[in-house]
Amino acid sequence: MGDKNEQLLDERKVKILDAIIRNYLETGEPVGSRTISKYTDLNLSSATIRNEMADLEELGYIVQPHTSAGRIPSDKGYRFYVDHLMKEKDREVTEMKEFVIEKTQKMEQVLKQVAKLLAANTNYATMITAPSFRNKVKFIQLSHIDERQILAVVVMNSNIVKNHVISVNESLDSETLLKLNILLNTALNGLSLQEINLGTIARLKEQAGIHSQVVSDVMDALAQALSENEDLQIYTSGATNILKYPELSGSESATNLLSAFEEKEELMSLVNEVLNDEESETGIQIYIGDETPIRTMKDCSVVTATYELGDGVKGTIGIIGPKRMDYENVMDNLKTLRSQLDGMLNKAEGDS
Amino acid sequence: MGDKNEQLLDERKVKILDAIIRNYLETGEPVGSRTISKYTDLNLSSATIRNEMADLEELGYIVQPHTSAGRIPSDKGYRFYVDHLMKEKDREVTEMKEFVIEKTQKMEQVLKQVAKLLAANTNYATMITAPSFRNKVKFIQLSHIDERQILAVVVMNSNIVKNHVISVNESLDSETLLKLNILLNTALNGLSLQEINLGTIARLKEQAGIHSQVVSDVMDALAQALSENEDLQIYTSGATNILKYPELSGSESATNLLSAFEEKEELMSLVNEVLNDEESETGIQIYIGDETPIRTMKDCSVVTATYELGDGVKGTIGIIGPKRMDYENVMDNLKTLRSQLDGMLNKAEGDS
DNA sequence: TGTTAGCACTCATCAAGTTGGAGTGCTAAT
DNA sequence: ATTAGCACTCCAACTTGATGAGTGCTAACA
Repeated sequence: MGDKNEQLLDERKVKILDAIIRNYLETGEPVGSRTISKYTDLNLSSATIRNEMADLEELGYIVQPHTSAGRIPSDKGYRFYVDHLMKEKDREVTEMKEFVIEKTQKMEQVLKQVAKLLAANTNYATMITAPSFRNKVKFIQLSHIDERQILAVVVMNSNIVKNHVISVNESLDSETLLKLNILLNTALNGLSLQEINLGTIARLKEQAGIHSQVVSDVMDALAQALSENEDLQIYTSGATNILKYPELSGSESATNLLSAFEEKEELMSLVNEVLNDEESETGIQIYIGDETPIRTMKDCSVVTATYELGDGVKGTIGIIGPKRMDYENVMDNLKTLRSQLDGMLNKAEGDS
Repeated sequence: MGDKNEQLLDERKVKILDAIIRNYLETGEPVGSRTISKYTDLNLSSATIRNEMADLEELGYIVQPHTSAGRIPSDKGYRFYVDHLMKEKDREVTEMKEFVIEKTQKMEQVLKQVAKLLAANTNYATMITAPSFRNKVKFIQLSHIDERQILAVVVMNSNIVKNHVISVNESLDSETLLKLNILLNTALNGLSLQEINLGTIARLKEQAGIHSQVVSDVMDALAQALSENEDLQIYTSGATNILKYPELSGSESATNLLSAFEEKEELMSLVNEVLNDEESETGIQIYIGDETPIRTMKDCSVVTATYELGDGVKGTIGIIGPKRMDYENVMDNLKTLRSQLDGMLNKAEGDS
């Protein structure tokens, strides 16, 4: 991929670029030729380094914030680093799993916990979406609450449960309720929410006869369950971590970032983008600077991972931080998390 | 209440104090004698004002940030303002109600919407807690999902619905399930979650015989429903508004405030405090500076209102902003909201 | 030919001065 | 009791100069 560009970098240039980026990741300060001259093992004087750096700058891997400051990596530089230079750390496998499980039961809470833990571990802002299910209806139950109200419970195949209280004008006896229950279950069982179309509904109503009103209320409930899921099931944590990085916290960009986090709508669009992009074998995507789909995040890097529960059901985890984020650590975290989430959520569901 | 102090303020001093505070609320800048001399209708020279201001300062109503800056209100000054000076605005009754209702169905979403709207209306940070119900059990239903799983649905008297999937080892036939349903409903119906004590549980288990395990699972579910309610049912919005006020956004206090908002735990303690304090006839409390129960908010003012649904079920709305917040507007908003929330939520519940 | 040392230059940052305006306190005059 | 006037204080904004880090270039070197 894009080998042409990198062909131009001889080994020494690569080493220097690597050194520059690593150093900048640590300090956040522009790094000068002198520093590199000592930092690396290849014994070169600062002057030589300067020449090389001039080349690297011309090639677009690094930039000068102002004349006679040190160099900092450009987006292209980061990209090169991520694609080629970064070591695959395989550290101690984090034991997030146990910790999360022990404290939580409901899926929603697992997700919150995960976001929180990840934020605490990385010191960046994090987000996580609930798995967006190709939800199939597993079980429907109507029951009386009182004279005028019926409780409709819908269980999805992933044990997500939705319930709605339906107000009815006609009062139904238990027998018709039972009949309706059977009707609904036989008709809808195993169907995904997308598959329940007007045809199905019409047929159902017909079969329900005079109680078609109830059927259509149940449908509304289903529709809502769907939309709600697609809507705002997105949890964030550690947004304030953003303020820890001077390059972000300055200016109004910080405010915008934080509100994006609060509002969550922009994040949603990010998630969608991510799900479309998906191509890397690892399931981890890195967006650097302008590469991110969201305007307000153009000074950040965003690392996302999609996780998958069993049957094609996907969710997204994201980490938003400064461009000089600790990519290795972040990817490491995401990788372990990604592989563990399946287990966590399945356990959680069984218990929710 | 504390009439002694205010006795000392002649009418002119009051007028001046009022002018100072109003001016400061607008500008956020220390206000000087010259400004007041023009701002007010009482025609006095700046020199006279200065004398009066010196008095006011000695009495503790205003302070100087540094020598020869203007004066700003002290906490005591704000307090006086809130207690005596503030006009009761009765503006156009805000039509929040309709707007919220139309867009939302579930109680949770109503609350989120309310927080959001309030934040947008006031430009401060807002929070709202779900009404903490003296929840009575209204209806319990166990149903099969599949071989190994049972769905337990619990409906509370306010139509809050909780559900839990219970994994069982023994497989129960429909008949026993029906029996258990009847058993649970007769035993628990009408009881508040606090009233279900060990005695009730023991009795239940005894009656359930070999299925006591299921009973205790249901109890766990109930307990969790309870704790979850008491736990984190608190919605915030507009946290980033805090950054709009320079006196807050500077320094680390902003960061702390924001994290307090993210974590929500501190907010919870605030809510508890508020529910205890409750004394004012209007149900609205104002905490100025150090008066607030939470340390990190000592540079803010917090205005809270408790709302009440029918039978002693209470929730809290809070607004957090700078000390120089627009108390009139805020109180106005809270007041209308408070009276409307009852209606909103009852409607919402019926639909959730 | 690649590497290095040296030098002039640029720019950010900091401390120390400088100024101007806003505001006060006090006193004397009204 | 009120006001005008004056000396004083302090902040904020600006200038200034020194410092240091860093660069680019050139000429010398191996």
